[in-house]
Amino acid sequence: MTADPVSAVFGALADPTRRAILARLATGEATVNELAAPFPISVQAISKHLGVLERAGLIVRTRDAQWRRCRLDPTPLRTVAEWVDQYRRLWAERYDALDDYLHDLKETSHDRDP
Amino acid sequence: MTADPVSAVFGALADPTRRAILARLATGEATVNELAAPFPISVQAISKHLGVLERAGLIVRTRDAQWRRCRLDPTPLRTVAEWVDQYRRLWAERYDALDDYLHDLKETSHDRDP
DNA sequence: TGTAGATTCAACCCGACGGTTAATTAGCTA
DNA sequence: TAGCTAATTAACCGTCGGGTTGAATCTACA
Repeated sequence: MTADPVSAVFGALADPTRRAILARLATGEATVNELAAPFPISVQAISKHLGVLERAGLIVRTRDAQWRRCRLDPTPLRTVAEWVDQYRRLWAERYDALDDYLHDLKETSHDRDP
Repeated sequence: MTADPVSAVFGALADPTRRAILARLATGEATVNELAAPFPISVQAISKHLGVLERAGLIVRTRDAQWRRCRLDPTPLRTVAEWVDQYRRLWAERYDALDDYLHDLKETSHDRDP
């Protein structure tokens, strides 16, 4: 619960129910009951999931009469994208290595250095 | 344990120690002891973290004499990047809105954009 | 052969997580 | 005011996660 923000976001995304909630909210605001409807679990469980998403900064909840409207805040996802981008070069290299390998198959000479 | 692959990857990334291990492995292969050295926790705990990372597909472990060399496999990070990209439009819109706002503030000024 | 080192396995502790049901708060409306 | 609905809070349960210590396994090497 006292986790750093990055861990909080990754932790919040590590659950299929919460990711489904985010996908739903990507189409627009919704109340708790609306969000809970598609799931076979209680509305209280959904409320807990929303608490996790809110603490991670992924949603904001505003009071509207007796309803709580939930809205997606994609800002932390931008942070996640930036974090993952640190490694983009690596899987790009992996692609390059595959290219090289396929290229080597066609050529005949190659030198290896340690 | 029986979590879907996406949840397994996000869950593996939801820990600062494991992210630090990945950052270290981004610079090249390492043994378990080498990976454990910077951390104030036991090597057994690191071994558990490596198990989580391996189950998530983020690292591969190869046996080399009595050592276990760990190598980063960035493939699942590509999956994460693709997942996050689904939401890129949303924070881009948010950026656009901010841009509009800042633009309105300055109205006329010099622009030096990247 | 025996011993030292690298790593994992096993058992345990404690707190967090995902879920439940029951009770409570908050706000609309008759 | 009472009563209905939306949502959260509280208490509880079983499991998992991160950590520990101690023992087991595997390998190199004197």
